[in-house]
Amino acid sequence: MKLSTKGRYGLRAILDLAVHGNDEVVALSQIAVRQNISINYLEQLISRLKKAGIVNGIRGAQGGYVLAIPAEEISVGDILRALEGDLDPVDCSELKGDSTCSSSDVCVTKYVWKRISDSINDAVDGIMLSELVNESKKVHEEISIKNSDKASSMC
Amino acid sequence: MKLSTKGRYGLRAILDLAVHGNDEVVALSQIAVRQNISINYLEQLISRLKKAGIVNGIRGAQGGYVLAIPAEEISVGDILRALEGDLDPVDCSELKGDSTCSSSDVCVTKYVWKRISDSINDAVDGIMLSELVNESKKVHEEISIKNSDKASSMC
DNA sequence: TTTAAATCCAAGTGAATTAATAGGAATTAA
DNA sequence: TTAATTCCTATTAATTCACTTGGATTTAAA
Repeated sequence: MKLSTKGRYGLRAILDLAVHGNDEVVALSQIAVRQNISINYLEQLISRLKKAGIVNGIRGAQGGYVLAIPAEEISVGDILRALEGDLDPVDCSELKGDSTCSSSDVCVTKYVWKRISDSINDAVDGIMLSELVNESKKVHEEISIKNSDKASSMC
Repeated sequence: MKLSTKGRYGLRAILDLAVHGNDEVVALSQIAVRQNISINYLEQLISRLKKAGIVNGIRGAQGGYVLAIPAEEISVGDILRALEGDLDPVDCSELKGDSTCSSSDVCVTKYVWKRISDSINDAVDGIMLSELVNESKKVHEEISIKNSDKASSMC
């Protein structure tokens, strides 16, 4: 019941992209260095985000990636589902409305899986990328204030 | 982001035990047949539930297992955590209150993991085994009514 | 026009984890 | 004494994960 590195690294990567890309393209190599993730592996992660329409790739020299839509309109749920596939705790066709499961009528545990699935998806859909960007900027401001305090106390 | 067979089979197994054990011990062999799970594998699952104090084992011939506490006092969360380990989406010391993580101050994604973790644990802690037992009995009643209808229409 | 920087893509690989299987020791009711 | 059962540990087959490798393609800039 753990997210893989796809989800963990991928969320860090797109947050990095959103924080550092102010209408400018960001090359994967920069994200790779800042986030300490292999550039080759990052390619695979960003490729999923691209297929999901979350980022756009710009090819060629000086190329890179940009958000395809504003950070206010991208939920963490969109990002994690693009990276990980569905966030359901089990593969159960009932959860997706298929109702082709042969033991559907005697299956009681499906109610449990449904409750877990809904709670996860509601949680991640309620957090927008822009919130994380704001939080991240706040955190970095605090650190630079702390550092300037330290510097001034040294004078 | 999937539960393993430990959680899925294990929940079915203890639900079977709760439904069929009315103050009587239930042998693993019976659960294994009804739930179509290898008895050897079931042993490993039930052993985790035993260590967590959820079931008691009674050794020897005519032995088996019983719930260690009433089904009303056992949450699905207790069961799944006993079987799977913690239900957190990532291994993050902050989530467990350790606060020894070196990148804690610049880590923004931890808020996401915390929200997911809380929502999962709240969901499973809000379902008691007794509810599943009731649901299961209801389902089986409905099936037997359906069958008696069928039988009477054949007369 | 060449070159270097970048995305894009598919296949391969080693390590780790999962899902069992196997075999036997210990216990106990009949 | 026997058969049924829990209890415990080790092994194994299959799968998944987390990358790595090796290119092909595109494009800005020299």
